[in-house]
Amino acid sequence: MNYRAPRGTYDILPEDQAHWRHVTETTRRVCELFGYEQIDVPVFEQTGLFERSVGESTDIVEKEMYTFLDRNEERMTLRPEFTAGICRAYAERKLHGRPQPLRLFTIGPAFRYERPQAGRYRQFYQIDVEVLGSQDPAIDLEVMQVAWQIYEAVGIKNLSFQVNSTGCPVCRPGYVEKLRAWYADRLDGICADCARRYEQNPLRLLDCKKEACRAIADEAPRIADSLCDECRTHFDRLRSYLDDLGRPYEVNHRLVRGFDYYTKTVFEVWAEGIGAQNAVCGGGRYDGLIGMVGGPETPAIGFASGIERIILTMKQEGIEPPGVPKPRVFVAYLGAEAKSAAVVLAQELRAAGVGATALWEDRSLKAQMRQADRLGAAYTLIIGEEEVRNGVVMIRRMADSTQASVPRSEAVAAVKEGNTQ
RNA sequence: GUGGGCAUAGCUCAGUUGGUUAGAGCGCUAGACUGUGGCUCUGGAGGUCGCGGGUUCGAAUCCCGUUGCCCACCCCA
Repeated sequence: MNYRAPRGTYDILPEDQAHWRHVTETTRRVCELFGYEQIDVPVFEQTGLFERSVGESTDIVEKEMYTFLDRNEERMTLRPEFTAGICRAYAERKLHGRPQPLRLFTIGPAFRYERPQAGRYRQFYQIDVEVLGSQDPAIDLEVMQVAWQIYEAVGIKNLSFQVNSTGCPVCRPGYVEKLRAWYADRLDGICADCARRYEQNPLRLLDCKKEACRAIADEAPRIADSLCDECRTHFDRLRSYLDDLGRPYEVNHRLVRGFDYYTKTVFEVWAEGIGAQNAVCGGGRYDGLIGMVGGPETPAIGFASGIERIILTMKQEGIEPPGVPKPRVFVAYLGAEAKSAAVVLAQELRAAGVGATALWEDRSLKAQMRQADRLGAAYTLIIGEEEVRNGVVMIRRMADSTQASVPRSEAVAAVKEGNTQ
């Protein structure tokens, strides 16, 4: 084999498409049900956009971006996430001039240079939902509802909703200091990774997976107790809306997120049984980001959800997606003259909106029938020398193996309407 | 970047203490009164045993190296 798909990439083969379609079509339907409009932004952007938005010191920017110089020597990066591009579009296309808040969604690939693992790829697909131009906690709730409803409509059951507030520039620095001070006395009890987090990203201390570290993190001061009045009120309102909605969720004091731009609300959705990468969805509020990338100061919130992980969860739960359409008719022929007639017949079927295919390989009728069967065709139309001579076609209904000879001129209508007897 | 596991037909896997033309099931393909699918039967195609060295009369099997895949850490969807 000379070429192989790059590490961390994969092909979505025909037999995988039913799952993909089910997820993407369900997403569109639910988003539109909530009044969200689709937007598509470039797969690559100027590198600086991601450096500024995601955060210079994050792992993504430091070591996971696909960055290259284009032929004009400009630094470009394949998008590692969607929010930055959407905010850039919002500012650049003056979308703040439209009725606010602006509700948007998009679906597509993103890229991160990481070691592949279950549920993690270098090119991966996300559903992304964003609302720009509102700071009301009811919008936070709405965005979470969109996520919830997508999973529900897909058919997934066993998910857990995790919510927290990560504060804002007013209150978070104070909390981080408090956290560091608290950890300062406990540095010998934490793992090497946590020692590094203590220096570089103290909030991450809270979600270490190691038992010993978790025990310490459980006792650590909670951000909820350090929120400023505005953040506290916001979080309280959101929780009360969530309670009113009656959907189960969990306030997770250790929930922090990897991008620098998050403020106030953060949330994740976890699935069980799909491996270590169990976050099916992650998102939160980013009230400072749009201003940061050159737009007017605009509050916003959104989430991204990994399609591969959604599909893993579907399979885990045994959810069968609706099948993809199959050709309704298979045209079988015998002999050169009949082949010419079959070519025309197949085209007439398609022109009438009836899916039609054929082998076109001059194989035995038996081989053609076998193809028809495997392709799942409802009908096989058979044209041989005899049918050509008599101006008829044989219509065979595959399900019950009944067949009848029908005048050529009536064949298309008969198959279309299902009157073949 | 770190750690562990696995590499034999398209797929799932056998392959005995190193021994002759490397097997099975499924799939593909052809045929079984020459124009009929799903079942059955028979035949056929398809493998440099991941790759490169080494040991040996002889290596899929033993040794070394290397690459790839999978899983986990880190981080994240």
